[in-house]
Order: sequence, then structure tokens, then C-alpha cells
Amino acid sequence: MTAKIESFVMHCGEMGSRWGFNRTVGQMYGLLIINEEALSAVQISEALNISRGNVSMGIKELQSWRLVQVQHKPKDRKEYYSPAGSIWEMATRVFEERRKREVDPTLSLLRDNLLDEPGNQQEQFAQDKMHEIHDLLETITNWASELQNMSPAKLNTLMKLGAGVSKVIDMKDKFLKNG
Amino acid sequence: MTAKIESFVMHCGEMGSRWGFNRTVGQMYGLLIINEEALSAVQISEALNISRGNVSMGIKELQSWRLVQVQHKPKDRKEYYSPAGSIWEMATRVFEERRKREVDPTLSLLRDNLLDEPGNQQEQFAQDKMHEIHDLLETITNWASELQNMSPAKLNTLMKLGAGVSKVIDMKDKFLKNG
DNA sequence: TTAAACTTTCAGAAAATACTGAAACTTCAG
DNA sequence: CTGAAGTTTCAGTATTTTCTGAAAGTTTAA
Repeated sequence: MTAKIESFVMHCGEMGSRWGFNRTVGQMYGLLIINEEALSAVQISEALNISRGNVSMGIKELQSWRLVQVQHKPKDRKEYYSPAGSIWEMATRVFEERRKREVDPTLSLLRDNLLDEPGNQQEQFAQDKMHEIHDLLETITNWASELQNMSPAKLNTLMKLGAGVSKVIDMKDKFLKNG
Repeated sequence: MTAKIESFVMHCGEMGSRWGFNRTVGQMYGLLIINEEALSAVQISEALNISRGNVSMGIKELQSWRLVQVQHKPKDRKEYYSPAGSIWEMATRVFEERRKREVDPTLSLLRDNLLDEPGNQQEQFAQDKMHEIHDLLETITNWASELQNMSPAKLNTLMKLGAGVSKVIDMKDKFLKNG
């Protein structure tokens, strides 16, 4: 591993916990992304200086995020791992999985709590807040899943639009008025 | 604290680490959101059964995320804490702070690494990947900051648009062609 | 000044999390 | 079958993170 590549892999490790997994899992993912060829478990454990068992657990974790693929080489019984999908797909998967872990449980708790009537003034206030939070999270979630269902090409247009988004909305209003 | 309120506060604790801070900080934030009145440090430590020192550290953390405000009551030397801004503002602050912690350092590392020439085929591949990641993160970042700078009203239109976003883009193309 | 009423800090303890390595398991060629 | 070549599991250990509480720091009323 050259210095530049190593710096990237180690950085992925440091960021790992912020991105939702732990240091080694982050390093493993970085390593797989940056390597043209798929790597075996032993290669990973040697490159990162971690135990074989840890690699196994890390791969399992990455699979639960749908971020790695298993491959086989002819005449070789080992499993070889490589990142699943394009960079763009990886990003959407991380978003999606994080939503499942960070937002969905909260939405469900809020819904439950909003089912029964508030018992007193304090609970009334609490429920109002929960309602606000619920609606906001739901809007964001719906919006995000809209984006994920758009074709990548359209999505790209939309993203590149940047400051233009605002203009397009104005345009829509005009368009609807004049049409 | 009634059962419902407590379940919300405890849930915020469990989610805390996923949202970027730790359990107690999550609980503290939940408690402040759900309470109509601002709370003193001692009230927080009693409600959550944590030490006074821990409350002090937690408040500091929440302040670094710009999520709490300090208030004073007349004839009272204590500090009282309450959430800063509306639910919507809280959400954008969490986004923004997470971007600073999760994305910005990566962008800066990638930029550094992309400055020098690749030394060999392996590094060439690595740099290509880093370039892809860099561009994607940059696009997402710019897009996100666009959204944050839009007026809440416009943003709401855009959000409510949902599936319609796609249609508006088509419309824009038509509009530009015909106009 | 002084001292009461607070807040912050931080060393050490406690709790949570991650890692190792050996044993158990699986798969498959012969 | 058998055993070689691989993968997974998990009890125990190491590391990291969080929490406590006492000491130090700050502010203000008198």
C-alpha cells in the first residue's frame, strides 16, 4: 500500500464511527473501494493488521449495509470481496440504511405515542412537539425516497441545478399561471 | 415525568449515539424539547439521574451543536436551558453540524490526495475512485447548502412537490426549448 | 473583601464497545 | 467417508468512551 492509499484507508477508519460503523469496518470498506481487484479475507487481515475473525465480523456488518459483494475465482475456494455497486449507489445505500436505523424507529415511537389522548397540560405540550417532529421526519423521509426512485440521470440534473432549483420553482408557478 | 414523556426521552437517549452524540446528551436534548419550560442543570440531573458534572459536559456538547439556549430568570442566579430554534431549525443544524464532522474532513483529505500525480497503475485507479467520491460529496454538499439557504416557504413547496419534482424538471426543459 | 450560590474541569472508576484467537462449523475434492 | 481449506462464532481481553464527584473556578450581593 502506498502512502497515499494508506492515508485514504486510515481516514475511512477514522470516519467509520461517524458514518455508522466502527474503525476497522471503515478501513475495510476503504480498502475495498480503493483496490481494483477483489480481496480475500486473509489479504484484508494482512493489509490492515487485524485478526481473521475480525474481518469476518466486519464483512458481515458491511453486508448488512449491502455495501460489499462476494466473488469467487475459478479453481479457488476462497471468497473475494469487492464493493457493491457504483459510488453513487454506495451513497444511496448508506443514506437508506441510516434512515432505517436513525429515523424509522423514531417515527414508529412517535406514532405510538400520538395514538392516545394527552392526560394533562404537560402531555399536551409534549404531544404537540412530537407531532411536529413526526411530520418533519415524515416529510424528509418521503422526499428522500422520491429522490431515490428518480432515474440517476434526472437526479443528476436536479443536483447540478443547484441554485437553479429556486428558479425552476418560480418557473413552475409562472408556467402554470400562463398555461 | 409521565410514562409517555419518559419513553420519548429514553428513546432520544438510545438514538443519541446514532444522531452523533451519546446517550445522556440525547436524553438531555429530548427532555429539553419536550418540556415547555426551560430547565436548570440540577433539574436535568435529577430528572435523568445523572451527575451534575455530566450535565455540564452535556450542555457544552449541545451548545457546540448550537442546539440549546441559556436563559435567566429574574431574582435567580441559575442558568436555565431550552432548545434553540424551531424543530425545523434544529433539523437543519443537526444536518449542518454532521456535514462538518462527517463530510468536510473527507473532502479535504481527498483534495489533498488528488493534488499530486499518481505514481503507478494502482495509484491511478485509487485516484480515479477518490475523484468520483470527491465530486459526489461536493455535489451533495452544495445541493444541501442550497436547500438550507432557501426560504422555508419555498423549501416547503419543493418538499410537498415530491414525485412532482421530476415533472418540473421536464417542464423546465420544455420551457427552455419553447421560450 | 467575603462568602454563598452557582458552573466547569478533570482524574479515576465504570460501562460499553471492539478485537483476538482458538474451537466449531461448512464445503468440497478425492 | 475423510481431511484439507476455508469461514464463522464467541468467551475472554483490550481499548475506548462515558460518567462521577470532589476540587477549582466564577459571579454577585452585601
